[in-house]
Amino acid sequence: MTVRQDIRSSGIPALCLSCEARHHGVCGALDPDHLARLAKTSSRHKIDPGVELIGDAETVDSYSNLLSGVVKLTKSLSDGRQQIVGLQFAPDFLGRPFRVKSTINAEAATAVSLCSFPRAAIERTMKESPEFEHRLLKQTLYELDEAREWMVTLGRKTAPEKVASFLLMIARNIDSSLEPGARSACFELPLTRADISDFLGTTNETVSRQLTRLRMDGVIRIENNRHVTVDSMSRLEQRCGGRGATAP
Amino acid sequence: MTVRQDIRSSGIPALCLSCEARHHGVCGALDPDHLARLAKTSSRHKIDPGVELIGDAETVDSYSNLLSGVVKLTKSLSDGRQQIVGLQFAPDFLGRPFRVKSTINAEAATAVSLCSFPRAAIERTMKESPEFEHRLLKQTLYELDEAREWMVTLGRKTAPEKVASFLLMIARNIDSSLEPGARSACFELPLTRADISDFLGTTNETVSRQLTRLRMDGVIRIENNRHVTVDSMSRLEQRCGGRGATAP
DNA sequence: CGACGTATTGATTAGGCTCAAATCCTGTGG
DNA sequence: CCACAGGATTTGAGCCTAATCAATACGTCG
Repeated sequence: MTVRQDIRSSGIPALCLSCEARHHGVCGALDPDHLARLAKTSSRHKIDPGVELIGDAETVDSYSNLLSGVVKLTKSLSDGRQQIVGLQFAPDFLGRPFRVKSTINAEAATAVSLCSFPRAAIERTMKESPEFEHRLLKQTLYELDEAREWMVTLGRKTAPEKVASFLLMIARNIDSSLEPGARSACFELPLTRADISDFLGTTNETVSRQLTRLRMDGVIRIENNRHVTVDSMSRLEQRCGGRGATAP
Repeated sequence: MTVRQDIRSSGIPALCLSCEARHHGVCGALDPDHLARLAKTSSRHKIDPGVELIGDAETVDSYSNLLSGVVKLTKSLSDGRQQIVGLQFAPDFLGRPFRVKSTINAEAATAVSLCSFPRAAIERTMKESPEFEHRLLKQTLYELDEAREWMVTLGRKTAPEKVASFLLMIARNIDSSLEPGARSACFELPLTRADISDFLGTTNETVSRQLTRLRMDGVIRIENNRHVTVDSMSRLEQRCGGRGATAP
């Protein structure tokens, strides 16, 4: 004799059972029926670093859940200047609803795995499940908060502050064992120095110089170019140019 | 004997009948019932330039439709450095759903009129009307696009390009008679030079210098500090550091 | 008319960019 | 296992843009 709980979970597609997107991503909004129908249309992919996922001005015909890895969203000017306008981590939802053509580039920054759906399937799910759209709204609002936070960094912070802010942001997103009050962190940088400079609106040379400065000052350690250890998070935070309320 | 159309429109609150928010704003998503209930809780306000609407870290207890004027959204660092992270024009919806405390300041840049609702009324409407939430999602996605566009300006454009981009953005938002292909435009700047510099991540001196440069070069005319005429939109666009797809 | 806030213009300085060279990692093939 | 090639990173030197500091002009409002 089956308990109700068993009936429910037995309706969940096998692929989705252990998928993080079902717990913290948009799929968590779906009931077993919708989930099953969506899962039928899904396909999983592994993507190498540097591969372009969506090109600027290309038509968007699929959406994806990011299951692992880091995706960078970029915009560029006609003379080649480039700006990273967002980073996405698992289990973010990738793709811009309600727009036929993309206005940004999406590229795998690290090795990436995706769970992709055809455009039509996602649009149908959005229509039928208000809860799904609700989750999308939440993620979008969160991305807007992040973008605005980053505008402060781009517009008003100095080079040392920019690099410190970047490290802090990465630490909080990558080092999953990191609790709010953690005193130290340790992670692999998902971006090259050049990428970081495109994120911060500077040059790779400046990024490099600021990293060595942080190293010399004993705030961080770096091994093999990519592996970063932050011994004292609070000292790193001090170098971010403190967020503050209005005039004290 | 009344036609169905009459019944429907007679159900629309008098205040809302001529309100632009009902046509292009979020209220357009509501049926007469919801609109009527929401309208009962609404109140209209006139706000003077410079008045703070929402303070950073204050609790949010109301949402509003912006009926006229311009609102600037700002973030600041503890030492006073400030960045404008967004501008809102009528008929935008003001307020950050799903978050008790605001993370930004909202301030009237010009004289502003609002139609405000208590927090609870908006949240109830969101729950009951998926279409309403759908509109919010669309506005949020649009704001995210704008924020990312601006990140390119902040991170990668030169001072002359920044000022030109700003003027172009304002022209497109303020000069309502402006069609996509219009050759000239004319408008009142909603921001002071200092505000503009907070938007562009520069200084008021630099903004001033770039404006006089554009004036000298015959791209714009300025009267009384605030009134701007753009004679040739295309020449202004040329100075924005062209948006481009990926490498041609 | 006078006063205050806003804007313009000028002179100087400094932070970060550019160009250039040396060094370090990674992966490959002998 | 080691040498080598290629790219990424670090480090250095000089320059340029835009910030800073300072003074003057403009515009608005009482």
